[in-house]
Amino acid sequence: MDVKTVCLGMLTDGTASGYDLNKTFESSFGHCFAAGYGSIYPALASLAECGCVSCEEIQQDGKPDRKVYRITDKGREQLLAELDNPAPSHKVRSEFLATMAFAHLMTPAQVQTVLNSRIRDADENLQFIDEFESGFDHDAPAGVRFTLGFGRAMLHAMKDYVEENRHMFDSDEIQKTVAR
Amino acid sequence: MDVKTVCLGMLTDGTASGYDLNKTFESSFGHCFAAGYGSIYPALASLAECGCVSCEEIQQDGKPDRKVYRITDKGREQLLAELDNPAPSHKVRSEFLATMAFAHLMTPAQVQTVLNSRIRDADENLQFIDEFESGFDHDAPAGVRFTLGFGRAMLHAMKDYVEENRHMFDSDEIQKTVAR
DNA sequence: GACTTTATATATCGAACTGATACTATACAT
DNA sequence: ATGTATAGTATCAGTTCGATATATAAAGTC
Repeated sequence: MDVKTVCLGMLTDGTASGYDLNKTFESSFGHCFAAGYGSIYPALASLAECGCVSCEEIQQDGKPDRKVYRITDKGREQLLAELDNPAPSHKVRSEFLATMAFAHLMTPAQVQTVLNSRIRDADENLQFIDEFESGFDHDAPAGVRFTLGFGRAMLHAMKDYVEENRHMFDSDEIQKTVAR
Repeated sequence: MDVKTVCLGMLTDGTASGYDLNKTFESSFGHCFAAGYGSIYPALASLAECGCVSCEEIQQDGKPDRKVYRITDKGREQLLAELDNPAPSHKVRSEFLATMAFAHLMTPAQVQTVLNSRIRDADENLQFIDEFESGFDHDAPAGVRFTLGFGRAMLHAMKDYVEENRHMFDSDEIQKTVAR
């Protein structure tokens, strides 16, 4: 499951340009599977080359041409094959946690700043999910609702954990730990 | 904060070879910041080139030579500068969630298999954290305890969410949703 | 005794991905 | 006037991922 596969999946919902797919990556998939133009355009080119999508160029006045992609039968087949993976991965890459692992090399003030920014980031993402969800005009498929709820649950757990454990880095707590 | 920086941080705890660092990445950092030989060896080479670490080759009989790396003053300085980032990122890349977003293209059996594997994976990771934590002979720094607790909290939240929401994909629920 | 796995240790390589940048053109604010 | 947002394409250097190669010894298994 790479960017190509996710693009294929998005195209089952109708035709789209690279620009359109980028917006979908930012909104629906931003919290769980990010991708930018640097991945999307090469993915579409590669999918077109192997016959998984077809491409129609639409001229526009003033703006650059739109390249509208459509999934083919071969593309559908390949998508279903890749969705058949019984154990898809779930990976975290956290500069935040890597930083916290070295908290003893930082000042207490630096650590608290990092913790504050993490809570702020979680709040922003929660708000983003709420706004995105309330913007549905029609019912979203169960899968999408599931992923949004998942994101919300993880962000709440993150906030709770940080708030309940940040005292570990209070200056007086550090004194106690060193004294032990 | 990239693999280079994390390697520098690990080297504040004493000298180590690439092989040693790989083990640390697998154990302490596996759940939040993964890296393999393909990142570690180039990182060490690059750190040696810019004078952030020094390298001593130790001959061994039978086994290949050990290249033992030590952090330099310049390396310490650079590490502190990189730890100063007030808003380090926390990113998720989830083939699992990307798959679930397309659950409507899969059979109910396939979806349940994927959910089962996610719960199994969470359980394995929880067990791993427990074993790793109980293996501490001396007290780990607060930062490391924080990251392990964080991982545990997120894994519990993940399990709970999946267990409480998997009914969304029961065949009878799908009937209801379609009928609405 | 033969075979396989695990541990020790190095390193590379292609494919994929990230984040930034470049180019063009409207439109709407400040 | 100048900045920012929207619409649209695309590339590129640097990083990272995952697999693979090479070599030896110890330990477990059939």
